[in-house]
Amino acid sequence: MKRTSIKDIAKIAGVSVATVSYVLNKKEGSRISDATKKKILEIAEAINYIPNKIARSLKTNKSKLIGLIVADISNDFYSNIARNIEDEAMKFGYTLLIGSSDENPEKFKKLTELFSEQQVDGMIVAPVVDSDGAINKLIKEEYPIVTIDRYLKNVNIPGVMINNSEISEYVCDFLTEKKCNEIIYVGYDTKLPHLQDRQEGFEKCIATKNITAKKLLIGIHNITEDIYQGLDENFSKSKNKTAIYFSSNKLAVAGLSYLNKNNIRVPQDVSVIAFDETEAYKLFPTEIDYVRQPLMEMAKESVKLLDAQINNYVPNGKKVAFSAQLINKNSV
Amino acid sequence: MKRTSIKDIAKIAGVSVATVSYVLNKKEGSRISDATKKKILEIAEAINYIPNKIARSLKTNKSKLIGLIVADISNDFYSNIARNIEDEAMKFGYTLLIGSSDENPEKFKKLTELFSEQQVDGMIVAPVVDSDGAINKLIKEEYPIVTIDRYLKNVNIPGVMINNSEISEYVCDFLTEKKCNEIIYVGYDTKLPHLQDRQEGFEKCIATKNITAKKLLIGIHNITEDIYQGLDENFSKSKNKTAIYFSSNKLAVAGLSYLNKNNIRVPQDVSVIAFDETEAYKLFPTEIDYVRQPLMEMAKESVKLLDAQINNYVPNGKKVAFSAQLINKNSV
DNA sequence: CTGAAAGCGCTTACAG
DNA sequence: CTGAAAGCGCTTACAG
Repeated sequence: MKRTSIKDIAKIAGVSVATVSYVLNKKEGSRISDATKKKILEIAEAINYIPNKIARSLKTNKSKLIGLIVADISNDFYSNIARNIEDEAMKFGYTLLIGSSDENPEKFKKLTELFSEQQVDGMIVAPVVDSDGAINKLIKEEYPIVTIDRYLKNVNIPGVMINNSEISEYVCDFLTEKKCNEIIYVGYDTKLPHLQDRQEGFEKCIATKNITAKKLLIGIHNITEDIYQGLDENFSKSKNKTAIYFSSNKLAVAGLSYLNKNNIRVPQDVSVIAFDETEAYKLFPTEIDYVRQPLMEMAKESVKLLDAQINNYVPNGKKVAFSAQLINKNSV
Repeated sequence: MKRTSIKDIAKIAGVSVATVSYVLNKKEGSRISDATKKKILEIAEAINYIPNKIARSLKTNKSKLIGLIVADISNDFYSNIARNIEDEAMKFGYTLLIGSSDENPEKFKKLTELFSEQQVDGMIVAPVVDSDGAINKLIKEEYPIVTIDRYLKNVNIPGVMINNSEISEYVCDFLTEKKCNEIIYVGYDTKLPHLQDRQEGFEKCIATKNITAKKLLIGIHNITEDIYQGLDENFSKSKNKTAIYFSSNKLAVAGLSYLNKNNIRVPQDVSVIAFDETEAYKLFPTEIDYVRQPLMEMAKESVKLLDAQINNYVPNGKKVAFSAQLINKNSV
């Protein structure tokens, strides 16, 4: 695998590498005669020249690489985000490095270091619990970085997110308006701020209503088992108008499969609202109401914010909050 | 964002950059005194030195980057592959670049060029129809490349795949043994060899049996609409023992949602076997029988093959075919 | 045990 | 209109 270089072209064309570089980069600043221009282009084509971006990066200090760190790229939610970021990044001329943190701060840190060593121009990250250290280190270096989906308390960097608390409150309000007299919030037992916000929105709503509210907070591992057990203990068909609000797609999938297994009908026996859009909902007997995050817009904004930081770093970037939307189907 | 370099360390330590390079790379060949070693390491730590892999790459001609080209990273199947490849690649010290081709040969080619310019050490690709040109170009350059999931006819490069024809034949046999007297094969109208193999296996089985067989071949776009229409035309409840064999996860999801919408019960009204594992199946009222591909093993093997090519390129690599497995649940 | 030096493939002021 | 030269941050024979 020997690659041809600018030097080869220069030699064949009988010009300097500088000249080759200029025409290959289409710099209009320095006028090169059309004749040499044409000759160089032809030779480049003929010998199948492929520019070495790494050499270019070394000189220009721009790799045109950006790193994306998600919790798990195989999670529907993140793979959709990744796809939208990929498309948008391409438009800006960036190529995407992807890594999964598995909610593990050590792994998260490793990934930031790895990407940093690979000289990515910036990173889009979904920070995990206890990743403040890794993030702050990047900030100290003035490394362009934007958060997506999640955010960190006490850390001021640009990011995109949704109105987690508000949409949860809205969902809860909606359910009470539909005369549900018991609502079970299914969430994670976690310190992730955006998830706490979802819970907080729910609690805010509940505080003003006179209905039964339960919270089922489960660990981030063993989701399925925990949900099965939790619903076994907390849900009974006898109750009249119960609703379950699943605060993530993974929770919803696990919970809905529980309902399936136990022949609990939606919405006859229980109402359901889920979070995030996933193909899986299509296979449930009832079309599920869910909270839709505007992933494409979020992805676009995140790349835009990052590109802005790369071109002109400013500390203490602001967050952009998008409005999630409750999509009404037949599960309430 | 000013980064510290080996030169900074050398200056502070009062040694040459060569010495710094040696201790940082832990080369045991050239003995450096423990004293200077210690000093250098401490300084590196103190000034928060981050090695510039791009500079290293330029010199060593190894970027420790590998590119992964899938049809669409937001597709469950590919995001699972990506995740497994990511984990395995990390073990080998590679970082992953990811791109989606959208079944578009132009985009596929663009991606190979982009990755090539970024100096990836090799690529793992799921080739699309008419990507022979792009692939052959890489082969001519002796670029390490391995295919995954899919393969190309008349192109000899290493790759991992499954026994598509055999497993399809097996699925069909299984259905006839279960006394299904009509089988509808739902597949793509495509030239992708691995999908043609699936169809061929089905046909091979059918040829030996005395049952009704239908093929529903749909375009790669508008999957849902095409399947809805196709099943409307080809499936009727009156038939006694009909089975539908969906040859991909996307087809299965679309088809199962059709069954849901039309209150067609599985397995009472129709038997179903799907391809690939996806979370979505969990939400269907009946547990679906599906063909499981050993993704983790395949991902591992693909990285192993690629790494072997990177370290010692050999033309005409061989394919590794894994055995897919029919997972029996309750849908037949 | 350590250093001077060449060079990887580019870009870019500067000079002519 | 074009070229010589420096330099990006490393690695690595080679010499001492």
